Parts: sequence; structure tokens; C-alpha cells
Amino acid sequence: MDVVSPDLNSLLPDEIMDTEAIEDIPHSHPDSTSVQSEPNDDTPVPMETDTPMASENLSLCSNVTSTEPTQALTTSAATDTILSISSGSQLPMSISTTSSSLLTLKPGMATSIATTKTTDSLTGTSISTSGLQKLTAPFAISAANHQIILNKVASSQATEAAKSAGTQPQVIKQEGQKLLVTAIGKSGQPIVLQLPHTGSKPGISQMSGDPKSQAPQFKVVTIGGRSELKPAMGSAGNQMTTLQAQQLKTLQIAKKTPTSSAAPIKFIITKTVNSKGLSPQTTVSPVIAGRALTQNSPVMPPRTITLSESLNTSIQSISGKKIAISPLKTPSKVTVVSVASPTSNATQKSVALPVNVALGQQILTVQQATSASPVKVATSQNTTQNIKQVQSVAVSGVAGSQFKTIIPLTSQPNVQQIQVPGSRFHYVRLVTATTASSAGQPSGPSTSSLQTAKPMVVSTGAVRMSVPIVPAQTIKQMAPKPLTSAAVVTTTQTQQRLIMPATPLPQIQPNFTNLPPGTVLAPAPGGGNVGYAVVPAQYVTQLQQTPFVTLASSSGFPASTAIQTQARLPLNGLSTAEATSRPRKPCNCTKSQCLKLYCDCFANGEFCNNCNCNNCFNNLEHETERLKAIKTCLERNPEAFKPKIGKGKEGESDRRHSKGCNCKRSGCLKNYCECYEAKIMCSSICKCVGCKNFEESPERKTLMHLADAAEVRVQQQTAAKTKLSSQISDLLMRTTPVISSGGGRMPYTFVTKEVLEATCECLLEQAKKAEQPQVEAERMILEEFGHCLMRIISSAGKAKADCASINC
DNA sequence: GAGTTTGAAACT
DNA sequence: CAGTTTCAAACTC
Repeated sequence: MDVVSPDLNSLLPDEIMDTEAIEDIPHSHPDSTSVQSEPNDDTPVPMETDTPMASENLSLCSNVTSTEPTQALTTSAATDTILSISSGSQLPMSISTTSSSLLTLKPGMATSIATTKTTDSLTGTSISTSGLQKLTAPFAISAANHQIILNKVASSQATEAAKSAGTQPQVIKQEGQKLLVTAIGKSGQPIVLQLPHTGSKPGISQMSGDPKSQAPQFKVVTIGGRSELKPAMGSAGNQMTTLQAQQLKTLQIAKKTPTSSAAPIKFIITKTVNSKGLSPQTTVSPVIAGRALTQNSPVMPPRTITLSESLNTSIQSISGKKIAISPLKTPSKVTVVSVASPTSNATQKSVALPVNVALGQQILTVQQATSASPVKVATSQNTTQNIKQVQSVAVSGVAGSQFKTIIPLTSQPNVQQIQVPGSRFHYVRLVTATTASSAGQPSGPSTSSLQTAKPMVVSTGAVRMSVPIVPAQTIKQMAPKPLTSAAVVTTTQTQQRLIMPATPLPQIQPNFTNLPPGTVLAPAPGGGNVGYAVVPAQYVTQLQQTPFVTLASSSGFPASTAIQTQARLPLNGLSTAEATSRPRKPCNCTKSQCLKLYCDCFANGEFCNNCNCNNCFNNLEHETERLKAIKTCLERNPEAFKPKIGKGKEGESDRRHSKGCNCKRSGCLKNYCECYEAKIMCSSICKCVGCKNFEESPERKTLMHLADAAEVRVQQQTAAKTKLSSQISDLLMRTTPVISSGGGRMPYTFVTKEVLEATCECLLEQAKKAEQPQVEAERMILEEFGHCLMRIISSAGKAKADCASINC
């Protein structure tokens, strides 16, 4: 059975449902769970900055009772490394590492976490674990060694998995499984994941029967954790791996509770061993079961992967399939918001959710600081009780820092990440993981009622990752700063995006590829608790700045305005760097209610925030209207929300307007022209009259030169201001201690109370003396004031000189 | 800041 | 699909 209703699936664009990229694993192995990854070559990411590089695929998925295969597919971008970790219900995590190889994972309340790792884009081994293992501190991932090592400390018998998602500890069924080893490998360096007692789990691998599944194989390690999970923070512990000093990737799992992060670290890992996971094609490096595995890669630069887990037991419960979504364009940070319908035992919870806790701390982000091979991420997810497996297609990005984040919003989401080529949006298929849900979901036994989402191979052609912090000119060259775990969470994004409730709107079934970010699609009638959400990549970081998010029942979404966030999304045609380097302009719509494409906010899939619009409906309060408007726009133009600037044909310019402009008077040399605005030249598809926006156009060259000169001036001015500010700050820093010490004080420091009083007395005396007209009195007072100032300054200078002579 | 110009979006 | 209108941004003064 499919969680996703056929109707909704039918709406998926061809890109998403690409059968070449997607392998629908037959359900012949209901008890198996595996993650597959397509070769990177099959799904090249059509990004502008794409460079053919080896990629690393790392995914974390959780399975407790894996019954159906899960496919996760990722495409990778040039130098990015993406790691996604998602948990069954409450601990979806996503890691996106850039060149810095710094990886931070912050799991939240998770029932289970699964890890999928591929050594390279072509081959992999799927290893899934069944049952749960509770691991303690020694949890390390050595990226340099391409290993993730988990030392199991304790395990316990599984208890009610779905029971009180936040409070009850997830009981782990050991089943003799001792150790979980996950390797993070680069291309050519196989990842070794092995768990003992693999053979005990029949039907774990579903790859058989699918010819395509042979090549791309993942090593899957499922890690299950619940709210009480206490991730270990450590690099090279005694029980841990022996990490080579250099070229070492350390995965630190740090738990951050709302109050303290010093709690002992525990990690619960579910393990489902896929006996078939080891592919003969995979050059598997040593597989060591039951103990830490260390693997060295001499070429790898040191990497640090930090896993931190936030512990929020009672926070995230979204009822009514409300989905917090933030629209986003060209996400530099991929955000996945998993939304699940209320479970049978945890329905209709309305919990105020601190964003920094619920989102920020439970967000797992990874940033890789050093330029390294890209990492592909495959994410699969299973709930602890059964059923739903989350597939995600992750993806790729430009050479900038990227963040991939999965935000759990409900206890048991089933999420598919979908990235669509030609779309700047990231999509998430939401599959409600409800075992006993009353929403029409056939809820069978936990072992048999699995629903597996189809893996989707999507090229992210127009999905250009953006690095908000990086200047436009250096975005492609700059390697992101190595981030600490805190730095990952804290972003410089100032704009906020809107969280949008996923109110069921069965009447609206827009094309998913064209949905603007922030759109939440409710399950189709009779389709069960299946929802789709278009999630902007930067959503997480934006939400992290939001103080609180209140997740209410389906009937309402009270804190809508408070949680509105506004992402900086590149406008159509603008480069990512440009768009991210400047905030989006507020709209000024007056008549369109910001629900038509006239409104740039709406056209860009954003909610209006801090705009100057009147009668705005592009907000959370008018969710229904907004969705209808989106539907209308999509009906009118299915490409409405797709980026207008896409890749040109071969031999043509890399970028061109998808429709072409129709300028008549501007000569295509003003910003009226969308081509010119996008800083691209008009192409053959343009219908413009008197176009001067072509390569050899002298007018264009002149304008370009002028624009460049202006830009240089702006940069110089900015630099000057920055320098001046720095100097002032430095001066203040230097003078402050002097003032406190009393020596070398600035002149104004001599204007003490006594001095002021004396000065005032002098001025009053002059006023008394002045019997002349008022004008003369004023003159005398001013003169006296001047004399006072001169004396003060003189005293100051004298004191300073004296101090200098004494000290120096 | 007000008014004008412009071209995309929306409408017929 | 073409012509017209509406709209908001870009531009000018």
C-alpha cells in the first residue's frame, strides 16, 4: 500500500517521478528496510557551479521494524557534503556539509534514527538494523576515516514506541547486536557499516529484483533515539574509534537540552542488518562488527562532525496535519519539515514550541568547511512502530555552504524530500506515520503496514544553493567557515519565514513542481494522512531566530504572525549570491492582495513580511486564500512558480530567461527587462523590440561598465565604512581602559560635574554682568563659554601630556 | 515623495 | 492566441 495517494502522486512532476532515477522497490520483502542511492552520475545536478566531483552519500534513517523498503536518493553538488539524518517521528536530522567538513548534528526527540552511508555515488551497501540499540557516549564518526562508529553501551527491551513520544524512553531491543559502525566515505573510499547478527533479520534488503538497485547501494545504519536520547559528544574516546590525528572526521553528538547540554550522552540505535546490503560491487573496506572501526584516509582533510541533540520531550506535536512551512527560493539550506498527522495516541496536541529548542536544537545541520568532495545524502525514516518510511532525495548544492535540515514537527512523520530540477524549491512529501490513525490509513500490524515512499531522483538544476553570508562575488570561491556546533545553529539570517499550517485542502492539487515554498498540501481525500510540503531550504535557520512557534490544532494556527518568517530568496533571475547578499525588497502591493504574481513576494513563494503592502493576504492568516491563489496561478501557468532563469540550451548561455522578455521601450537595458534585471542577455526566445541587451551591444557594455564602477564604488564605500567603524571601535577599546585608569583621559572626560558647575557659574556671572542688551549678553556668555571650553581642553591636553611623560 | 514609465501578469 | 487592462516595480523629477 502506498501512503501517498495516487492522486497526489500523479500530480508530481515528471522530474520527481522520474522512473530512471526512482526505483520502486518491490514489496516482496516487507520486513526489510534499505536505502538505495542512485549513482550520482545518473542524476547530475544541473547547477551552475556544478563540477564533476566525487560525492559522499550519507544518510541517517531510522527503522525499528522495517517492513518495506525505503529508497533514498541523492544528488550531489560540486563540493558539498550533505548528511541527512531523519528519525522516525521526532528526530529528523539533516546534515549538509560544505567544504569545511564540519558537521553538526542536533537530534531532537527521536524515536529512531537511521543512518545511510554510501561510500561513493555509485556503489554502496545497505545495512539496516532492526531493533534498537542504546548507545552511550562513544559515538564517533570519523569522516576522514569515513567511518561512523557507535559503541553500544546498553540496550533494553523495546517498550511502547509510540507512547508519549517525548517522555518515554525508547526501549531498545538488543538482539545481540553489539555495535553500529557507519562509515563516511568519499568517492572511492567505501563506507563500511556492519552490524553483527545481520542474518537474523530476514528480508532486510529489498534490493534484489531490481537491476538498478545493484549499482547504487547504501550502507544503512538505523539509529533510533527518543526524547531521552542523550547523544554523545566526543571525538576520540577510549572506547571509540582510533581516529587518526589528521584527515579525521569526527562526529560529535552533543545533546542540548533546553536547560543543559552537559547531560550524559546516550544514543539509541536501531539496527536492521541487511544481509544483502553488501554489494559485491562495493569495495568495502574492512568491516568490523561489534566494535569500533577505524579507517584512515590519508588524503582526507580533517573534518569535524558534531552531533548534538536537543531534548524536548513535550514539544512537537502538530495536530491536524499542520505543517510549518516557509517558502524559499534557491535555498542554500535545505529544510525538510516533516509533518505528520496526529497519531492515535498523541493526537491534537497543541504545544507551544520554542523555536530555538524545537527547531534549532533539533535541527541537524552540517557544514563542511574545507573543500571536499560532495556528500550525497539519502534519508530514510521509519517510525518505531512500523510503518512509514521516509524517503528523501537530497541533494546537492553549489560550492557554497549548504545546510540541510529536517525539522520534525510531529511525532511520527514520514517525509520525502524531493528536489525538482528546474525548481528552486525543495519539496517534502509528507507521509503520516500513524499506526492506529483514524484518518483512513490502513493501520495494520506494525510489521506489515509499512508504507514506503518512492525514492526520487531529481536533479536540482535550478535549485541553486545560496550562501546568505557570502558576498556575491565570492560565493563560488569562498569556502564556508568552519562552524562550531553553535555556529551551525546560529545563523546570520535575519529574515523570517512563515510557518504555514497544513490545512487540508483537498480541492487544491497543484503541480508539486510548481508549488511555491511554504505550500502545504493536505492529504487527498481518502488518501490517508499524506501531505506534501514545500519547504524552503533556509527555513530552519530562519526559524531558529524565531522565539517561539506555537503549533496549534488543525483548527487554527494562532501564533501565525509571530512566527512568520521571511527568507531571503533570490529573485527570479538573480544569482543566488545576489539574492542572498541582500534582503528581499518589501512589496508595495495595494490591489493584488499579494496573491498574484504581481507581488514579488508571492511570486517568489514568500510570505509578506515587513512589506508595505495593503490588504495583504499573503500571510498565514489567509492560508486558504493563498493556497487558492497558488492554485489559480498554477492553473494559469504551471510554470508560474518556477524560476524564470534557467539553463539555456547547449551551446547557449548558461542562463536565460525561460520565457523571454517582451520589452519594447526599454531596449532591454533597464530593470524593466527581466533579462537585464537578471543580468543575463536576451536570447532568441525574447520578443523584445529594439533589444540592446546582447553580447556585442555597446550600450550594454557601457552600462555594464558603469554598473561595475558603481559597484566598485559601493564596495569601496562599504569597506571604508567598515574600516572606519573598526577604527572607531578600536579607538574606543583602547581608550576605555585608559579612562578607567585615569591616565590619558580624553578631553571630554574632564567635563566632570565640578567642571560643569564651575562653567555654569561663570556663564551666570557673565549674564549678571551683562547689563547691555540681550544680544550683548548672549555674546558675553558665549565668549565665557568658549573660555571655559578652552580651559577644559587645555587642562585635558596638559594632563594627557603629563601622563605620557610619566608612563612613557 | 509624487508622478511617470514600463512590462509582466491578468483578463477578455 | 491576440489585444487590452491591471498591476507594481522601476524610473524620473
